[in-house]
Amino acid sequence: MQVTIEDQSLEAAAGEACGQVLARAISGKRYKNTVACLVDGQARDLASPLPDDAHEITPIAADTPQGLAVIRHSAAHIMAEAVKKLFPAVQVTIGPAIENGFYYDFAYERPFTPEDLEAIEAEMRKSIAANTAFACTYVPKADAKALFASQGESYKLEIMDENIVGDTVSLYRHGAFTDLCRGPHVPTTGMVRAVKLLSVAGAYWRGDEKRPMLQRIYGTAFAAEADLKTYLRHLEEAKKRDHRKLGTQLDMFSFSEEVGAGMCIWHPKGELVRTILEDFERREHLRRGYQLVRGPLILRRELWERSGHYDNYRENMYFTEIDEQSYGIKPMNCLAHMLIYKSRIRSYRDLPQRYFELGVVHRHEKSGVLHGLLRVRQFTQDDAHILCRPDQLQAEITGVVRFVQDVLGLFGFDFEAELSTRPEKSIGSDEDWDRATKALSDAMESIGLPYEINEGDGAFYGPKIDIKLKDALDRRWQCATIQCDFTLPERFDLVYTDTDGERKRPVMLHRVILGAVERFLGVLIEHTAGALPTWLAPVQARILIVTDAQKDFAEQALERLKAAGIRAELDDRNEKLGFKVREAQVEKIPYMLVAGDKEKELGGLNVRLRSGENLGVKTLDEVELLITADCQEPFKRGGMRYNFCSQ
RNA sequence: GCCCACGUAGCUCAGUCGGCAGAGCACUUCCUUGGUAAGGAAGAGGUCGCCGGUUCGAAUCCGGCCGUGGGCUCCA
Repeated sequence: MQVTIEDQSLEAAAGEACGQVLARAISGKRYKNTVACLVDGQARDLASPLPDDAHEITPIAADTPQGLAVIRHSAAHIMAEAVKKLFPAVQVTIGPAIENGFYYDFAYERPFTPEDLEAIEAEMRKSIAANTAFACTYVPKADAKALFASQGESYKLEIMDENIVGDTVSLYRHGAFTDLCRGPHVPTTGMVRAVKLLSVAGAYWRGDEKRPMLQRIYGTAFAAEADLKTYLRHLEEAKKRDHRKLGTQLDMFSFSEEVGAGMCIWHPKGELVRTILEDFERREHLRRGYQLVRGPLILRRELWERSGHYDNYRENMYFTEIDEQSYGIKPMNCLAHMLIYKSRIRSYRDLPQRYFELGVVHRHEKSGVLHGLLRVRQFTQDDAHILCRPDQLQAEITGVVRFVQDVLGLFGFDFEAELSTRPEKSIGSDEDWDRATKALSDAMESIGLPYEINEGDGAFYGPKIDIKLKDALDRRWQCATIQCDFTLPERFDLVYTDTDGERKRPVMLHRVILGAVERFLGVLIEHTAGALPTWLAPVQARILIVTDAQKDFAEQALERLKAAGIRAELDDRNEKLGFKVREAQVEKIPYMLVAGDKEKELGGLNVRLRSGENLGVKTLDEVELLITADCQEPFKRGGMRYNFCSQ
């Protein structure tokens, strides 16, 4: 038979090992770096027999994402082997490759300690040094069950009963360890050239908190030791960018046990940054045809019952009582906005109504999920509710998507967009869902925004688009979201009078752009490593005098910059210039303006950027122009503008 | 909420076997007026997260609580 390997056609026999065939087509060097292969798109072991209907074989190299996944999955098996050897009483469960490594979940009578991890890692190295082969066998499911039953591996039995259809299963054995596994694996354990165990954590069996808690060991593996080193260094770098560390260092915010978990205290610098950002948002929303509104922090319980929040979201809400009336602290801003709409009769001519509120909400998040600014219990949403006619929906969504793209572009963020479609349990007609879902996808396509589809992951009340930003450790955090809602207009009986005099139901969108101001700033701090863009920097410029002799001159220069709306300071302390530069640098101040005798004589300032670059002496006019232009520079898209004034 | 680890000066962190609470930075004062990432000296600063227990004696051992961190289906 003939098979194709990277555009060359060659003779091969059915049943021959795939690897053997591959080895004839590619160089020995490349073959040594091959961990598995694709046969007509299906991943297989190099040792697997070539099927008689095969057409094409593609090698999977160790240093490709697919190859790394194979290496890591194999590393998980090697780890399980080591754990079983050291702790024979453990039961193995599942152990997949994940984005940056792998894990394996074990059921054991006690948690593993850091010392255990060292011992396990040492055992793994022995297994890797032994370079034993991974052997795959297909056996009847009944035989496999008998095997795992004899080993007391009840979780494996459960997997076979509940997850595997078909009568044959594949087993992978290396050394003394056999695991139920789909494969593929590297040919021999020695192919896992760099491995490191990272942490141990509890994890529920199948992620279900009602099921037993297992011990999960996380690790990572690479095709080469150098790649592992690079990755570990990257983790260290990311830790330095952690917004919790930088928030303290830059004196922006803090958390206090006395205040309570998940509630942030904003210090002057951080609050100034928030204010600038929020000021930008208000102006930008007004410019885009939104109206600013505001609702109370607590609203009567009956209203939450009517909206459905009391039934669906009560667990996450706080309640209080006033004059024997029960009140709920708002976890969302929509209710007051509904009432604003209802406060008068609306005509088709009034639509769309776009209500914007920087709304403070409280949500009772589980204590274990709180995480710096990225997950808190009190936060401010840049929230808006749009009520429009069905024929306006498409244009409204497009406007929001463009808004999101403009604002995220302003910060240069990497993000992922996901479209979530109708779940099984949902309300609304098929027609509503189809129209809204299409409006969402059309909007993204018309703007050229790539997105993934999460089938059936929408809210029960409508489809949605979620935008996720990445933090320093490559974790994703939801920021912007656009959600269609078929329930609230219904529950609050919102109507408008159409051209024909009939009362009709408006369509509703919930949407946020930044999401939560707190979370957004957390991600932004990590994204910029604390060096906020000049327009957001709490202190934009600091004048540093060399000696007291320039003090008067520097004070005049400071007044001049402040009058131009620049947030400037003067460092006239009795310290050496190097010391002042270092402090300004640590505080990530964009412009360090040095005033010495030379500058005083010329009537200018020596400009040093936080990048370390020195622009030389500039006149005060030039300095002012430089900084104001720098503030404006990112605002290119969509006619946006920076015009915060601190004077 | 659950599993594990952690909580010592404003910050970063030492503190051995249960025996008087430590360092660097920051802060205050003094000296120093120095040209692009830390000049020198002295001083002040503590309910060792909170509550209880064991002990002659607890930062240290035990229990509870509070808080912080990592994690809790990326499915053989």
